[in-house]
Amino acid sequence: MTTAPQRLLDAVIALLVAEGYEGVSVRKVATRAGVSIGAVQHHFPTKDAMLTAAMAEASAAFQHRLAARVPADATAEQALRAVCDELLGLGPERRTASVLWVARLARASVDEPTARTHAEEWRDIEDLLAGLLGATRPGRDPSGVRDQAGALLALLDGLATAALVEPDRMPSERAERLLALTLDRLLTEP
Amino acid sequence: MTTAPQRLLDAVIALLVAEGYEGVSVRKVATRAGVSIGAVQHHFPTKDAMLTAAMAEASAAFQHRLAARVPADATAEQALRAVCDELLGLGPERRTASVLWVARLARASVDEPTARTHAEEWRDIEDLLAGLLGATRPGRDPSGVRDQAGALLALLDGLATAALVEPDRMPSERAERLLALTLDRLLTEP
Amino acid sequence: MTTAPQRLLDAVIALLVAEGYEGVSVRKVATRAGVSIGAVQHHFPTKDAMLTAAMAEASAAFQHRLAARVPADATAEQALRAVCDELLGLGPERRTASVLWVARLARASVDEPTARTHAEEWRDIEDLLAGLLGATRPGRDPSGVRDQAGALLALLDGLATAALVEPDRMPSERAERLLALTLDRLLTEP
Amino acid sequence: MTTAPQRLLDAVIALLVAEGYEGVSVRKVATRAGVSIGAVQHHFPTKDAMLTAAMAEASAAFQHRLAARVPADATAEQALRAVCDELLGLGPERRTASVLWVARLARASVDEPTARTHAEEWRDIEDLLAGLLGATRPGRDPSGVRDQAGALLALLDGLATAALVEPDRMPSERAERLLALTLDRLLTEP
DNA sequence: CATGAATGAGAATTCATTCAT
DNA sequence: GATGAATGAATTCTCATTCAT
Repeated sequence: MTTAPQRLLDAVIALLVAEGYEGVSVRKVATRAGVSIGAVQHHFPTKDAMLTAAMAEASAAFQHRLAARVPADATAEQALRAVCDELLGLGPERRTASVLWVARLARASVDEPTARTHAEEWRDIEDLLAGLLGATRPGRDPSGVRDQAGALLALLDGLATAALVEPDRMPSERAERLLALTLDRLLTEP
Repeated sequence: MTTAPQRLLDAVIALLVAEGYEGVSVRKVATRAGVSIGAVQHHFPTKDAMLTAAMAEASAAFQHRLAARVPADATAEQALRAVCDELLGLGPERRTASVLWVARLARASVDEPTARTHAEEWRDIEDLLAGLLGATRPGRDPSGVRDQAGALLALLDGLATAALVEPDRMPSERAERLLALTLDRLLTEP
Repeated sequence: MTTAPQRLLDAVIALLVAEGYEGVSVRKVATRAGVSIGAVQHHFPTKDAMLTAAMAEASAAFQHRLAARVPADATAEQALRAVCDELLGLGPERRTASVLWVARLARASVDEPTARTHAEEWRDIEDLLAGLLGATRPGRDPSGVRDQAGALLALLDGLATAALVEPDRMPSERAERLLALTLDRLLTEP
Repeated sequence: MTTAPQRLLDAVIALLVAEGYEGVSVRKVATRAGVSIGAVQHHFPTKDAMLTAAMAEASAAFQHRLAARVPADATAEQALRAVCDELLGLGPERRTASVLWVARLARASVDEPTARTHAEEWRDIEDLLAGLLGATRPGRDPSGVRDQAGALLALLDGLATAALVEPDRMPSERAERLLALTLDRLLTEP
């Protein structure tokens, strides 16, 4: 049996993905979750708390999926390619994460607390990429690796947004190919 | 002398940048522009018309700035570097464009018409980049150039968002350096 | 034709007198005045502004009635007796003023701004009483007159509240008699 | 050890004094007392019962303090002066009683049951004052004593409210002096 | 005895829009 | 062209109360 707050968070995320940040209202969440308005606010006293909890939940799920892509028995290259694939956010089941990410981005550009949360997470992700990149070619210049990680993450973010909102210009296959070209270069250059 | 609608559009854009999409209301626009609430709706019968006009305004200004970066007497490389610099959106005066762009991105991910407008613009920009890239090294494989343009635009978008909402991880200097590294490679590779 | 805001203020005061401070809601005011909720808030953007305006209006009316009791051709004693009579607040038509006064008193004990407004008004009233008392017996010790005014106002306040909420213990006639006894003493003592 | 309901009543009274009648809610009481919202309603099934109990508590404490001011071995004058001092409600520890009294007064002016409770108590107090006044000068005209008691109580009420909400116009010392002037007159007049 | 989930009504406020002037 | 009054729906939030555990 799914616990009540979980049902609410699912409803919030579904609304967020369907209608964006401004499409979320306590009323709609209650309706979609099949509970009273009061019930929603019993679990999340303010709308902000509700949104924050939903974002945190989605974020945790994302981190979890990311971690699952770096199994102990994988080579650094395998892990790097898997992580990048996850970050591309392609496919309908990962569309949710992409939409939420873009929504948070927009909010972060206007709301400091959101920006902080977002920044923490992305710093971790750049660290992850840098670690994996360094592991593929041990002994490389650490600052060069850091630069590569920063540029790679920027590329991934750009490809992900393009694939999300411009499927014509950036269909999945193209996004994957452009990513692969970059990864191949990074993994083979002198 | 600014015409009345222009003062209104400025107010809309200022609000959009300061508080995001959901922070814009007819009321606030009227207050900020120093006119009556009825006056706003005289010029823009609906809120949507107002937002659309403001977005179109900002978009036209952006296109204009971009075009100004490709003067007739510039070399392809000069023009390419200038256009990329503009697209990075660094500096306080270009922050407005970046915030608006991210806001439109978020909206585009849940609103088809917005997605179309956005897609059109970005297709043009990729075309512009591809044209400039091709002009720097004539005779190169057109599909390779197209790939380079797609990846370059993705990198620029990723660097721009990072610089906008993560100034700690991605300060202006780092964004510029990562961009320069990529451009140098593109302009010198065999 | 009564102007719209006036009708609203009348409704607020009627509600205040009928149900006390906590009985006033924007909804009830709108219903009683026969307008929409939005109309109320068009004239008074916040509930507080509405209550403040209503109190100010009642207060102005009270001051006006008080001033009318001190005509130019009256002797000091006549004016003093008339003012005291007004302050007693007896009679159904003055009950409104008494109820509002007590309501404001309660609020003043818990809300600083209200306390300030109240204090200003009561200081003026003590000044008025002191002036009239001094005029009845010129040449008296000013500080003695000031004491008499302070005690007289306290007595009036006490008699007014008792007459308002304890009609059995303090019927109008008794309140008037106790006041008269005090006034006679003040006006005849050595 | 304070019993649970006592902790609740203390919380109610504290809230009543801090924010007035409309500032009291079951929620806030529960929070302030550090118990669950259900626990409050376990002891007091309705909000009204809770407020009534709190008022009764405060009233009983007040009566008790008053009684303690009339010890068996005191002269009538000593007792009278002590009772009047208590009724003035000066000092921070008696401020609570004053605020509650004014709050009840306001409610009594629009709520019959409250008015009855209040009237009973004040009748008792006037009786007490009349008894003590009569005892100071035995053989005096009982109706004159009754008038003096009524006027004295009105004066005390007026001074108490003024001292409570107008500390500038009616500082403690002035209230005490005005009271003393009246008592001296009552105790020495022919 | 006590908790906490859930409800439904009501609170103030903001909103976009219509309309008469 | 422009104003401001008015509306009605929607917003978030707080409230007292009921009920199952």
